[in-house]
Amino acid sequence: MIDPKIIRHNPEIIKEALMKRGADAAILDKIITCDADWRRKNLQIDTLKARRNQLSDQVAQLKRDKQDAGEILAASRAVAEEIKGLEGGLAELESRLNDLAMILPNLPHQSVKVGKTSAENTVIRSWGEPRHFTFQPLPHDELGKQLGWLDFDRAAKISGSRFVVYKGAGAALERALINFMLNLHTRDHGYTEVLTPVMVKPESLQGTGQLPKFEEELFRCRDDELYLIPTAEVSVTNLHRDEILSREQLPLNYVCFSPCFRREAGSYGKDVKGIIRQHQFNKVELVKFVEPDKSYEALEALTHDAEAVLQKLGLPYRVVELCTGDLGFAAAKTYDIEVWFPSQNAYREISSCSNFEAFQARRAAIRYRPNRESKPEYLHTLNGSGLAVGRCLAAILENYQQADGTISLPEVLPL
RNA sequence: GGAGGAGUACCCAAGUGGCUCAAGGGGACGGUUUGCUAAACCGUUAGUGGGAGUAAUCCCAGCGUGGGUUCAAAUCCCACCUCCUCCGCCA
Repeated sequence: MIDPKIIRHNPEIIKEALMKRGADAAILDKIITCDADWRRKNLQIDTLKARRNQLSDQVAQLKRDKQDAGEILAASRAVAEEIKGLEGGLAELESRLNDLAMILPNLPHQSVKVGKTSAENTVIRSWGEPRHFTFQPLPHDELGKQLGWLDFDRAAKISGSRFVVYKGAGAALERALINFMLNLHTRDHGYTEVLTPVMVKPESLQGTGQLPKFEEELFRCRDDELYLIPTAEVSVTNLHRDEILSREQLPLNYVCFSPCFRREAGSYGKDVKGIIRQHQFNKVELVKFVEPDKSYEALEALTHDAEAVLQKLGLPYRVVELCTGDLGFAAAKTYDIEVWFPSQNAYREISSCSNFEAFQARRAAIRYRPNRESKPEYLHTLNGSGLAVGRCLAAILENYQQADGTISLPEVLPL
């Protein structure tokens, strides 16, 4: 959510920022008039309530003195009636205001390059040299099938398309990767490991920004008000929903392994082969809660922590800074990490590291107290994959394949 | 799933319709005393959200959450949530 005070007092700043990311700025005008209406009505009601409270006190005083309160009682009753008549309208304005505010995307950070699509993203740096093959490298799904590590047919029988069964060394490799990433981030990078629920309440999804706008991307339980998480970002960020943290507690750095569930609505025909785009996949997620003036520093650190996984695994990658048009709904700035896929002769996303500034913190009411005496303020949240495990396994298969179809695994991975 | 019980501030807790715009403790913080610590004593400690105002300040909301009754609700009514105890079921 965007700071309502800025919307109220400096709407032109927001309008300009929203235009940059190609968002619908017309909502802003609606919000501004709605907010003005709300304030007018709220003041009116508050004044009446103050009057009613006064009259009630007088009634109490008279009754204590055993005097007749009939006249004041009647006046008070009239005021109460009036309040009741106005309150419905106020509630309606309030919910309309909230609905509008919740679908406004975050504002891009000033440093983010203005652009329309991913074509205008900027490559920040590259690491590693794509290997030169003396044979035609196979795609990971071919390799996986040949090795008996990945079984797409049986997964389809059990669950349908976009699911996979890992088997034998394939399953062990997935497990080893999860373990490797968790160990790296906890031992070398100082993150605290958490293991959170994968089913969450709608409030949690609203806190991180998936709801109300992206419901069609989520799997929902039929009989309960619960959703499967599309990323551990949801459960981990919501760890501190409705909390006021002390400054000494910050920064908080969490690493969380979880399966992730995405309906992939609207992505028909994209990445239909292999394990690049699944309805269920494993991910190790990094989440940071930091003081506002340290969040951009933290974004760099977070990105480097994610990159370290690929470096240790010896997988070539590049870091891309997203332009305004390619930014996610909640993000102020994002770096994508893209790993090399020889069979596609292309870099593909394996991590997305974002600073949400106070956008999620405001929606989820996550605050901290800068000093003992000071009022609570919204902190900044960040997260990034560290990394998507399935895509990482796929990259390993492709980059480490041998001419005979076997894989020579990087030595950091004990199976 | 069934039967009971509970939810008040950092913690414990009083409070069954109006001098409660929530007692009293503990803790924490500040002070007095002190060579230092402790003790004792004095003081502060309802946070938070919202609104009006240049401001001092004032007003509204708030006792698990949401509704309702009433001139007036922590207190009465309804629904829900969470936790605890017991029973059943279960990895």
